[in-house]
Amino acid sequence: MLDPRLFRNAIDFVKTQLDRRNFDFDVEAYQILESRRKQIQVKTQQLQNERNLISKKVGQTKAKGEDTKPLFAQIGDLGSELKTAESTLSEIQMQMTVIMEGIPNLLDETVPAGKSEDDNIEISRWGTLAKFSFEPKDHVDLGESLEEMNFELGVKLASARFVVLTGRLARLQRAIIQFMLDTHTQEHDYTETYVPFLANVASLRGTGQLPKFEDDLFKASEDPALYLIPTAEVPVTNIVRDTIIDADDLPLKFTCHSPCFRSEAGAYGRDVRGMIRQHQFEKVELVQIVKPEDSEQAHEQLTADAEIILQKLNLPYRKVLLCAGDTGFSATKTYDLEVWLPGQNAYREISSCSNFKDFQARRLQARWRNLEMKKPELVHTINGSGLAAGRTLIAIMENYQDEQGRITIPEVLLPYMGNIKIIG
RNA sequence: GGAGAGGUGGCUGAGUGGCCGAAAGCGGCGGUCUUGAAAACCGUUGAGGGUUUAUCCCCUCCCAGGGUUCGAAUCCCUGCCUCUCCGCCA
Repeated sequence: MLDPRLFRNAIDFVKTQLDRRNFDFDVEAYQILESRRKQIQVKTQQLQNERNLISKKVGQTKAKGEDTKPLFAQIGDLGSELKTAESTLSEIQMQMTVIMEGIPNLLDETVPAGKSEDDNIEISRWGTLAKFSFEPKDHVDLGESLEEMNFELGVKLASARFVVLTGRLARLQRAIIQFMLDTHTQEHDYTETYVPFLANVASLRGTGQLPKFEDDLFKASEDPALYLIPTAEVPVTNIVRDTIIDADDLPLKFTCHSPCFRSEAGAYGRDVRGMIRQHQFEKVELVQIVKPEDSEQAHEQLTADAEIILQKLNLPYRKVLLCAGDTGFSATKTYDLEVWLPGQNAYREISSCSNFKDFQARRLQARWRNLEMKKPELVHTINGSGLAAGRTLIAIMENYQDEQGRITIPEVLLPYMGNIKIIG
């Protein structure tokens, strides 16, 4: 959610900024509603004040044993007048909340213009693309000939966009997760967390998935409403919802492995082959809660923390800065890390690292005590994948394959793979 | 699942219709004392919002949502959660 004061003091600025996202914001409708809000709120509070004063007087008069009749005459239909004013006000406030919750975050100045991923800007490349003396296979062919990756079974057990891994590939995915968690906790100073994989409405509202993106979620229960988490970002970031954090405790750095569940509504026909786009996938997430002044630096650092994983695995990748049209609803700025997939002859997203500034924090009421200020201030939140484990598995399979369809295990994963050096 | 108890500020905990945004203690912050620290003592210390250049002033909040009342932390209803005991169970 954006700062309502920005709408009152700098509406033109907000409008231009939202235009960059192609978000059609109706300034006039907003201002009409806002002026009604102001009028009704002032009136309501006046009436409340009046009631409070009279009630107080009643108490005092009674205590003295004097006659309260004249006071009751004064009250008249204050009660019913107040009741209508209060309900009108809360209705307007609800309308405003609906509008405010539907407005995306403002973009950072450095975010380039553009409509789609074609307009994203490549920042850097790392690694050298492997040269194959044969036609490299994609992970589906590799996995099926190893008989350890089975999409038909996924359909049998659940539906399309699910997979069953067995044996060494299942272990490899687990090794990847362990390796990532160990690296982030031991070398990057993140705290490992284990969280619920179902989230309630308040949590999903806090990080911005609700109310606008309910279609992307799997609903697991109706009463109480619970959803399968689309990313560990939701439970982990909500740890600080409705809290005031001491300055000394910042930054908070969490890492968390979880399965992620996405309905992929609106992605029909996209990436239908293989493990690229599944309803369920494993991910190791990085989340930082920081002081506002530190968030840009922390965003760069968090992205670098994710890059280290790719570098240690010796997987070629590039870092891109998402353009205006491709940047997510809650983010001010996002870097994607895209890993090279020889089987697809393309770079594909394996991590997405975003700075949300105070957008999530305002929804979450996540604040910190700035001793120089009278009031608690909103924190900034940053998160990113470090990395998507399923896609890392794919990348290793495709980059480390040989002509016989065998897969060499990357050096850093050997401690997690027992004696297995090669799968074939 | 059955029986009982309870949800009050950062924490412990008092408050059963008006003098309560809330006692007291702890903690935090500032000060006195001290070479410094501790102790002791004094002061201070919840959050959100409206109006305003700002101060002032005003409104809301004692788990949540309804209700009774001129007036609710306090009374009534519903829900959620926590604790204790019994049962069941990975």
